[in-house]
Amino acid sequence: MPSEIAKAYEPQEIERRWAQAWFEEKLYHPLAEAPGTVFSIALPPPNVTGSIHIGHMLEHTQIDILVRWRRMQGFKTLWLPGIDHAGIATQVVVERQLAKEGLKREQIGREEFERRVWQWKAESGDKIKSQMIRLGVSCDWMRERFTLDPPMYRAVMESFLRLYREGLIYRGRYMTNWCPRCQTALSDLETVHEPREGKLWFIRYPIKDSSEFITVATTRPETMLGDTAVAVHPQAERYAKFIGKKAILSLMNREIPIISDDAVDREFGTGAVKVTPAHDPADFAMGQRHKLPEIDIMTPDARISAAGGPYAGMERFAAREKIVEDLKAQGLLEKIAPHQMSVAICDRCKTIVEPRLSIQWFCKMQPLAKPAIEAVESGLLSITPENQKKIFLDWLTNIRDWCISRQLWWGHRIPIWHCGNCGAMTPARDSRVEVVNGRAQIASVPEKCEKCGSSKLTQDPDVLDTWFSSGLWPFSTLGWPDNTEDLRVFYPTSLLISGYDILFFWDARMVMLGLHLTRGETPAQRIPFRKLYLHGIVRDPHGIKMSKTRGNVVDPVEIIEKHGTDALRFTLSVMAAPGGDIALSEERILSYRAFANKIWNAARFLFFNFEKAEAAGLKLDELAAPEIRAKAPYSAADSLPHRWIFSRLARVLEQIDAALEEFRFHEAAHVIYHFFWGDFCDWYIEWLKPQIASENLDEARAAWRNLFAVFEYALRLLHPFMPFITEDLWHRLPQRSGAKSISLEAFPKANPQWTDSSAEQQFAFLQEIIGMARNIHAEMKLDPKAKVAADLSSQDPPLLELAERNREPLMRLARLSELKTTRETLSPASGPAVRSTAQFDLRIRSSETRDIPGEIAKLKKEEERLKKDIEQKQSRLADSAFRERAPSKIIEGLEATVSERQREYEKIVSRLAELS
RNA sequence: GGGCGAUUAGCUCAGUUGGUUAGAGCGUUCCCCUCACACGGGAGAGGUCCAAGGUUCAAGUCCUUGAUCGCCCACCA
Repeated sequence: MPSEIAKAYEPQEIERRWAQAWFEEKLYHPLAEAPGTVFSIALPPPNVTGSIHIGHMLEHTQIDILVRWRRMQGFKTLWLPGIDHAGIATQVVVERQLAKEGLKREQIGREEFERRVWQWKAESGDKIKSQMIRLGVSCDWMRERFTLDPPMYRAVMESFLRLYREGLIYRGRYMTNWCPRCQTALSDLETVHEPREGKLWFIRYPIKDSSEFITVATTRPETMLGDTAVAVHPQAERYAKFIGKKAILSLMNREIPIISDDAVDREFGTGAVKVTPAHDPADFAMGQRHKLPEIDIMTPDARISAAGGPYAGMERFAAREKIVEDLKAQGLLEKIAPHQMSVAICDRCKTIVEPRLSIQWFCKMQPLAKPAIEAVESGLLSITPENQKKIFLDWLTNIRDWCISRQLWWGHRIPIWHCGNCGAMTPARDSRVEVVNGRAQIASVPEKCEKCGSSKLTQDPDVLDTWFSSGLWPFSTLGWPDNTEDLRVFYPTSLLISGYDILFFWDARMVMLGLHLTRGETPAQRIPFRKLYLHGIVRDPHGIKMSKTRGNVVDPVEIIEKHGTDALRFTLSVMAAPGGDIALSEERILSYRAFANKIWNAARFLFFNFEKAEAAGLKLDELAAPEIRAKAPYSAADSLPHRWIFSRLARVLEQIDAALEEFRFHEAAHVIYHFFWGDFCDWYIEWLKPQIASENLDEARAAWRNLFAVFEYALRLLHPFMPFITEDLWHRLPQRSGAKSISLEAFPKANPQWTDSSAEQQFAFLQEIIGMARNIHAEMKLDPKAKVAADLSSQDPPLLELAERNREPLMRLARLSELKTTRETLSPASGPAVRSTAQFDLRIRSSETRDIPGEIAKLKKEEERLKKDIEQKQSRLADSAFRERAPSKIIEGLEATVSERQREYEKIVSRLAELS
């Protein structure tokens, strides 16, 4: 028993030690063949880019709470961790490093580049892992995965090949978002729109063989170089005469047709539009309809290509300026208007994205989305918060094909070979993967072209979108496509917790791919997770989004070093209301650090005094025995406080289970906080102080047994939220000796017999008396050290008896030197030293001088309030409609309240009369 | 252009299915270094629940409209 326990809780050393121990002891490695109901969850793999941030901390905390809770409840619990290779994000990071050396990836070649990324991955991955360990996450490190590891690589190959064979993956020349800096195609999701102050240039296109011209408006004049038509609306009268004629693209000395198309908006700009099929999605579609040529005037790095004639080689925005200048010189620039527009930028590097025509790989989404929609609509997959369900369904309903190819070097390479002879495509024979130089690659390389038999085959250079492999995560991590035992046991996973910001990127794709690819017979067996909980975002103290540019980012590791993981975890939990973001402030963290300290000191108090009690001859060896534990609460001479605390505990347990069941972390955390601090520390311990030191060993034993029992229950309750401090203290308990971890103990379950509403009522009454006495003390500014005599009067004999039975704690906690209980009305019934409820009056006998006007003012205010309240309620009760329609329970309750209020009111009136 | 959410104490936020005196943390006021804890104890103050209508016996909670703020989606050049 450690009496040398520190006065203040210092989390750093303790947390570090336990984090390491949990990791090394491999405590959280469930065996597939073990008995028990499964609770499994896949960690949203952090990107190998960078380090753990506060958002991860929130996510990991919430997952860990549920995982520890379920594990303690007896579930066979798996939390599978891992890291994502984060294709484009990681490549950007390594390219930046290269840039510092003055190098470009093309200069060092694909192989060397990949080597560098792997090197970087090793360092960064280790850092992330060690940070996660420090957070105390109870995941199964023995099952850790990385998306580029051989089994994962194989799963990706298998998925691709299957979807390809099924015709769901196709290749073609389409307009896609292109990042000129990353030099790769992007999916729609990877481009974000940013409002910008732009310009609208009004440009005249002379009509051939005429002095007239047609004016179009454009936000991107440089694309003129690729114009192949001018379009007007079929019903636009003012332009009708031009349809079928030629316009002259003076910059390029080209004649282009004037066409009509429904897609033209008559209201916008001039009602006429230039058509650039190679550089605008809408124009591309129009070009297809009218069989217009597609002139690509831009290079992959967004310079004007040879097709741009005199402007070739110029950077896109420089070309824009030059073109505007030239048009102006030619008198073709009609005007420039300011224009609010939204610019598409690359999510990763913030470069302005160009719509670009290129050959890419796509995945057909509608056939995959349909089962996903059904799963959500049928409730097979539940989504919390509820309102995200509609967003999810809307997106799936309007889904478009997904561009899955990336012109990157970091990722899963597309297992397709192109024939140098006939151009046909040949897929890998199967998904087998081999390891070369420590890196996975496809093993079954085709030897000859499927179509012409030529052996001049080259592998497609593209890699897959990162999210393609992430989309397989819940099953690829469990060994899919093999029918492994892990897969059979732990799939489908029970739950996914992710941020709503990746709902489409990731969550939706897992649902679609899981339903389509895994082998279960029913959707219920194929769905990758049965529940989806979307957490909020951690913001700064004023609710503003954290960002590096604003400089309001907080580093969880720093906070942890300063205040402890438990404090931060608890803060994040207690603030995490479903659907809401979190405004995180240091003050708030401090208050829960104080909570940790409170727990620590409660333990300190117990340990210290227990040592003393033992010295006085108390023996409590039997505390460790489970059958003793099951008997709590242990009776004593007057068992009211014990009955009360166990009744409270039962209620709290019920509330916590209900709250966690529905992801109401804040509610669960609140309940625990107030139980521990309010009920346990402020009342229960205080109440029992004399008994634990009692010379009557029977009395002391009962007190100690209950005290330790409740404390141990509290630690187990708290453990999912504050794993470190609870683990540490638990090992110091006299009940425990050799057990490995509190996290492997059972989560407390309420015994139905604990619920005792009469104990709760009685205790509440005593608390009320004590509160009143303290109030009088404070109001009258009595010497805090002085005890005073008091009278308690009531017409209710059981109340007086209750007070008599609890005379000792009542007097001690209310700081009374004497307590007289009486059925007689107190006289005088007024004065600052009297407080009343409908049931009783409490008077402190004091010789202090009285502030009569002050008292009157206070009483008047109270009188006013009660009067208004009573009137309001009476008129309610007088309303026949109310009496007819309201449930009788409400009416009776209201009547009881009114009569109670009236009694209080009468007392106040008579006291006022007495005073004046 | 669609859609979603928010507006409750000085600040940041809770408030389950409408029901009797609307809560928390921090901050704030007063008293106390009482032998677990000043990261503490005790006692207070502080709110016409954004506005206007409506439904209901009953509205912070449901409906409508408006205001302000925020977010997501969308190929109006």
